[in-house]
Amino acid sequence: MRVNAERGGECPPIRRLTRADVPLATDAFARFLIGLLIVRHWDDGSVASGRIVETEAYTPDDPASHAYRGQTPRNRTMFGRNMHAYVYFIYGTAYCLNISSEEDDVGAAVLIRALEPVSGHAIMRSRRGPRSADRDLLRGPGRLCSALDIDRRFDGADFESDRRLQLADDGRAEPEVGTSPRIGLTKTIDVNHRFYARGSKFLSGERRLSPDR
DNA sequence: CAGAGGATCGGCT
DNA sequence: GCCGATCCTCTGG
Repeated sequence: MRVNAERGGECPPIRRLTRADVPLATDAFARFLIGLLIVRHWDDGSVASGRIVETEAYTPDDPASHAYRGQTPRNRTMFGRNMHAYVYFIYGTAYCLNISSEEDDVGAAVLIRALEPVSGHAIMRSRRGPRSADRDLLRGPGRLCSALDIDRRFDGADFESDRRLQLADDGRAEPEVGTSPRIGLTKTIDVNHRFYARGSKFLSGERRLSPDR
């Protein structure tokens, strides 16, 4: 498979991850995801992808989690099996992509906060605006959903088998991972549930949250 | 049924 | 740095 064929450069093979490859536990999964690829396939055959550089864990006991007060129609995929997309709409303007974690019936997920563009730059720029910098294409949970054309249609998608979306490993060395409090919350800001690739130029949030950026 | 608030973004000062 | 946009979801009466 040639994910970045459009750039004409080196094209290392990538491998789609399955449930057997990933940790069930939310914090461990959030850390594990740093350095892996999110790959978006469109029906017309075009592809875009990005390397995960920033995540946040929403654990079962977390008052800031959508799942904290129990299951509702919106958050039901958080309570399903792990490795399913949980996508919600926020502030009337943005979608956010999560990957569910933990066992069936346990409400938890990891928010994908930022990706480093790897392939499909032209597609993403056409969605984000022709003048948008590479650095900003996938920086922030709302922007990455906008660039990758992800909305509520993806809620419940199984990362193991969905044609449109996959989680993959391209064999790249695991980056150094830093931690910090999470972004944009009014509760539970005292726990380091945010994980990021140290030194990455593609992170969201204030600089003080990623001092090694 | 009304009201409040939200895991954000972009524009402006 | 601050603020408004914009709308979905949940809660309470």
